[in-house]
Amino acid sequence: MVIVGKVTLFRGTILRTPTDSPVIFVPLNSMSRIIFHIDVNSAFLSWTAVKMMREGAPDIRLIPSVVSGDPSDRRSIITAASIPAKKLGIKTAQPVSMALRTCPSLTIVRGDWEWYKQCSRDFIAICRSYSPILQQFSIDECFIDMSRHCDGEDPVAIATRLKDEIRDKLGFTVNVGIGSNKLLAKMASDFEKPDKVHTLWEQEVPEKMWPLGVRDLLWVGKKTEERLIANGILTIGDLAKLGMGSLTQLVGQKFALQLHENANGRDDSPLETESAEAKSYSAERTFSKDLTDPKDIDRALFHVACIVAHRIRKDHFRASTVSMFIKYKDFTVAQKQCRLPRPTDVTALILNEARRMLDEVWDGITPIRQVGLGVSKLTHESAVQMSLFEDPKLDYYREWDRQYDERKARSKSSR
DNA sequence: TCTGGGGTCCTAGGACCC
DNA sequence: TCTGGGGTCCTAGGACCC
Repeated sequence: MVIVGKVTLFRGTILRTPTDSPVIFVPLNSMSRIIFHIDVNSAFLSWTAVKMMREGAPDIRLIPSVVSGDPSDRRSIITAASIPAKKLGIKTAQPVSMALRTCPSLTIVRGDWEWYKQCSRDFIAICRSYSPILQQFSIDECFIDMSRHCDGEDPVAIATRLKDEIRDKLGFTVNVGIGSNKLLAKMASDFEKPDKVHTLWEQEVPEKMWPLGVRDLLWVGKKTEERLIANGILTIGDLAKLGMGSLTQLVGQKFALQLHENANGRDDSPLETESAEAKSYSAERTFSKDLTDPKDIDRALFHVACIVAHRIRKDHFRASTVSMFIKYKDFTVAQKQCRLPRPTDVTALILNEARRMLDEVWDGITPIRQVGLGVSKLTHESAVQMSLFEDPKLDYYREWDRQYDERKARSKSSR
């Protein structure tokens, strides 16, 4: 992965993440690296299909189908779409209601997070058996460094064996992209799908990557694409040949350097084999219709505060910063954050700050579409600092949290 | 047609200290 | 009396990823 702001042009340096967890620096000679990027095809849809077929259902991958949140909620969006659905123009992140207009007979299935995590573990385990130098990039993607694991064999043959093994043992398909760095491997896995192996070596960049539109380059999103196109930069090749001066004017120095390197197929970032600790936690809720009643908003804020606080307690964190936001029906966001005098994991203390900030940020009239709450500046400090100004109800709050966590644990184990 | 949920990182401006 | 520059912390807002 190429992390903006961590462009690693210092070969041979051991990098440390801001949390100071070690990052393994892999290549001895980065020119000879062989990196695979393995990407599950329509992951949530494929995984759901595998589960349904075990229960005797037909294969939903072969028909127009999608995975979404609650399908009865008109605000649900599509999390994953089958290839036949994509051919009809249905896209990930599209509202379900919109997809249904395109295809009234669309099959909609509900996601199952626990099952997805199981599928992910199984898929990662097979990848790891090909190389222990593995970076999990998301629930359905990983990189492996095959530089020392090819033994003179053609990487394409090995990648083909890997993808076939996953398909035959687990029942779902993957794409494998092969390149001399993570960027190229990731770009390659995005070529024709499903169940394919592609290479993108540095010497293939002009032929295979430069003709693609700028948006196909990793880290070029909608806004950057608009800006580039407005300046006549249409393809990755255009971007590669653009001088740093002009590019800096368009996107700023740091990002310009990143884009320039990447468009030329260069990326020295190492595989990060240890998963970094979380830096923030958040939860948000979108209402099925926009709300104006303060009681409803407060109930939602309470709900997300419980979720976030529970999760940091589970991971033994305390947070020093609380943030909250509200989103209006035109999608504009008002947000507020504040620093706590001491790090905490107590739901009530987090909620109280959020409530105070809600009062500052919301006029009490404008309808609200969504509320969210987050915490950051996390520590594992467990020493409780006593303060003269400690909330006298703290013991009560902690007991409330303890019971909440216990209920959560019980409901999880009984599932 | 009407847009979820959960993350990461960057930038810019203001406050404050030395 | 009037002025500097660097460093750090904080907040708000924006862009990107899956």
